[in-house]
Amino acid sequence: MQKVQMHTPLREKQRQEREALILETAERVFLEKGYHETSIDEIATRVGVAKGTIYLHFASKEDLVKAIVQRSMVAFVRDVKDAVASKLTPGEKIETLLLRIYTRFFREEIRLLYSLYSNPEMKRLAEEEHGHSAKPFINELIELVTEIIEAGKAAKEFDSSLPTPVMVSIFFCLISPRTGERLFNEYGFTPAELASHLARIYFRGISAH
Amino acid sequence: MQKVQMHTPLREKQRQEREALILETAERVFLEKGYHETSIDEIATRVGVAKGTIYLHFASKEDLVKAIVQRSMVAFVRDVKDAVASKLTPGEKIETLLLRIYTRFFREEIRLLYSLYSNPEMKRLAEEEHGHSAKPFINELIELVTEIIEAGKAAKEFDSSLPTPVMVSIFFCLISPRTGERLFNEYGFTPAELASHLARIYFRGISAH
Amino acid sequence: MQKVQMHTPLREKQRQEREALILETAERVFLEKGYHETSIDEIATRVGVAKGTIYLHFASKEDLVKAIVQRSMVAFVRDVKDAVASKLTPGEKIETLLLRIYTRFFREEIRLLYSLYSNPEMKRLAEEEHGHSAKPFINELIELVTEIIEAGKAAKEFDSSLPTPVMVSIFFCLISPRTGERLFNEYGFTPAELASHLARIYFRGISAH
Amino acid sequence: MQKVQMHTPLREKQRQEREALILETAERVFLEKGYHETSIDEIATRVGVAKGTIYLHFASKEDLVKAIVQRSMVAFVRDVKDAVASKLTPGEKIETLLLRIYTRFFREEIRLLYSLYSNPEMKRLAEEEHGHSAKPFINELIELVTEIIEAGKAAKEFDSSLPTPVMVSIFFCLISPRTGERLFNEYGFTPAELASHLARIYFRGISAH
DNA sequence: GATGAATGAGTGTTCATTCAT
DNA sequence: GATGAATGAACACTCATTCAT
Repeated sequence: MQKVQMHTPLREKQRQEREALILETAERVFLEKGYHETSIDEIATRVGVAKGTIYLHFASKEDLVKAIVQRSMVAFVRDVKDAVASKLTPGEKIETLLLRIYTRFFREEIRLLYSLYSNPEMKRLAEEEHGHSAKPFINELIELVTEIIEAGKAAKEFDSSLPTPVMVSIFFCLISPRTGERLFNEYGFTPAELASHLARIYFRGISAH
Repeated sequence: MQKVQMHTPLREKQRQEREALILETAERVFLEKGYHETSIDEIATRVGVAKGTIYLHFASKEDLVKAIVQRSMVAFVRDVKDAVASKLTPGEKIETLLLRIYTRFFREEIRLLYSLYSNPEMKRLAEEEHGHSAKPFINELIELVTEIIEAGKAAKEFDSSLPTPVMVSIFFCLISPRTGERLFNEYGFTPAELASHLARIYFRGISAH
Repeated sequence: MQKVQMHTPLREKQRQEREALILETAERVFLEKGYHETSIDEIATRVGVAKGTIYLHFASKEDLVKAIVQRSMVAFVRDVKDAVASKLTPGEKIETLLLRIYTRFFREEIRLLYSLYSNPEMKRLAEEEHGHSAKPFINELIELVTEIIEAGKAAKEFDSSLPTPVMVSIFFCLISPRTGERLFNEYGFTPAELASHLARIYFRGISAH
Repeated sequence: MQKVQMHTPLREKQRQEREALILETAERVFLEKGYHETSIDEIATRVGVAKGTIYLHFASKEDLVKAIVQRSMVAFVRDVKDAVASKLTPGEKIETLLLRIYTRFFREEIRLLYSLYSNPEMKRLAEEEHGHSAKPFINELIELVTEIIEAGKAAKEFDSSLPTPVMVSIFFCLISPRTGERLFNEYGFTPAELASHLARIYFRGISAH
């Protein structure tokens, strides 16, 4: 009994470590080369396992990319939900979110999300229900940010004459990896600096005064 | 011989018309399905020619997509150059550009540009020299917008305390198709309305007072 | 116009010849090695074309085997229908059928039919509708032979005390390739001799007196 | 050491029971799905052991199927030998055999034998030496039945003008599972009824009367 | 002995590209 | 020039077999 109990968790731990390694590696390769240019063989080689091993963890190439994307989506939505649930003012919520996203950005999760979203084939992943939520990821995200904006308008913090959807869209464009990438790599901005500049430009534009 | 000489300009005209038709069709299909999901066969069928005919005009599938992208890039850069060369104030230049881009947006050129730009394989197309210009498309674009921003700062129209690269980046994020698409399709904004809202938010944020 | 009209039928003829060659070759290889042991590559190599060419004619490996089987089934049913429609006595119909089948047997069509029928996966092919007929092949065949047997019973030619299904089943077992193969190869019987012996044994058993 | 000696016979018994269970299960699965459609994994799961355990008993998938087939072949040959050795008349021997086979038929052993025999790859199993016998299974079987037929001819019970090989072949076709399956399943014949009908048709045809 | 995770050869299928007609 | 049949490299996926635990 002891042996069994000692063995199984060990195996299970190894299994999870390997799965995490596959996810990480695959995420990196997908990001470098794109979905179609990446072969299962390459992922396997980089992980240091045989092709078949990948299929012990994920039923198909699409399933693998789905798992990666879902993981990012869940983390993303969680961050936004946390911000919404916090006791900050709407403006502070936006700023906090920008900071958190620009920090997370370095973990490359959002980059893949955006990268794949541009691929029409992958786009529907974001438009299907995800995880435990019944709503498509993208809708859930929009609703959460809309909530913040509306609260800001109600609190006279944001300009009520501006259409909420436009304000929401601009928020999403601010966090697009494309926006940040150049600024990080070429100009050496830190996430904090960047989040601060973006928030400032965003707010001055939407503030009521 | 005479016949040949008479035919040649006609033939040449037909050739160019066909090439234009291929470019248009391919652009549409690439946009609908993405680069990899699009087969040469489908483009040929939609154009109404045989697969081989495509190869009489473009050496490879990649060459075809390059030609499309270059065409869009040249048109894009031309628009921006026109704006820069105009006698408008920096703020008016930005607003004019936004309007022109959001109008053009319906012609879907920019969408493909962005869509492909997300594909790592395609990204380098935007980072290579393009057309007759020695500069990579993306750099040329950035320089032009930078020029407008700097002029605006010099004219005390824009806030000099904000870093120019950040301001430039936000301008590019404003014209991302992702920003506009939802607003057009779901909320029915017109290009003019949208350009106006975006410009307003952008300016109030970056204006000096 | 002339050129087009001359070309197309030529192409079409070549296409059909090649398709026939693929069918023939595939039939032979499937028969030699069985369905699973046969790779598309081997068929292509034996035909002398590239693997892709096979797929210009048949959408999948299963489609290829279906086409072969259907061809045989249609020919088989036709033979039986011809016999049923003829003006012979029921006994003569059975004998004619045996002869025709044992002649055709050398063309190996029936062998593949039986060989695949033993494969549970393939069996359902024989139990689905085939060609233009709404009935599964196997049912159609059984009905036709049942018709002959019943007619023979009605004409007092066959023993009415024997159950028709048993009589039908034995007819089918008489034409199983397994029955004939050894007799041909090892004992050198001709199809005519064999058909005659089988008919004789079959009749003396089922005749009324 | 003692413990080992006490355990060994027990272990050995368990080993044999498990092996028998694997054989039975594998036989059933092979029959349901065919050789190639059956994976070692499925057999292991159905037996309730791990995949590796199968390989402790059989060196390969082919070895496993060989063992099954050999077991059936040995049992089959034994039945026929018993009949030959009995004191019955040749006619009674045939009838007894038919009955015994049609009873055994329900145990599905023969069905697999026939099913696999249609697979060219498996066919050679029946044509190699089997078990302790130096003769290929199929030859041994043919010789035994030939012996009965010849004895029947010598005893003036069977028609000497018919070629013995043809008579033997028809006997084998009578016991083909294909013959019986439909009659069992769709018409509800019992093994005894069926054996009786078949024997009657067979005899009236070959008897000298 | 028993396990089942890991392996990697093998195969069906697709599709950009070529070239004979 | 235009065609579209032919090609074959490339790749996702399976599964019999092995072996560390």
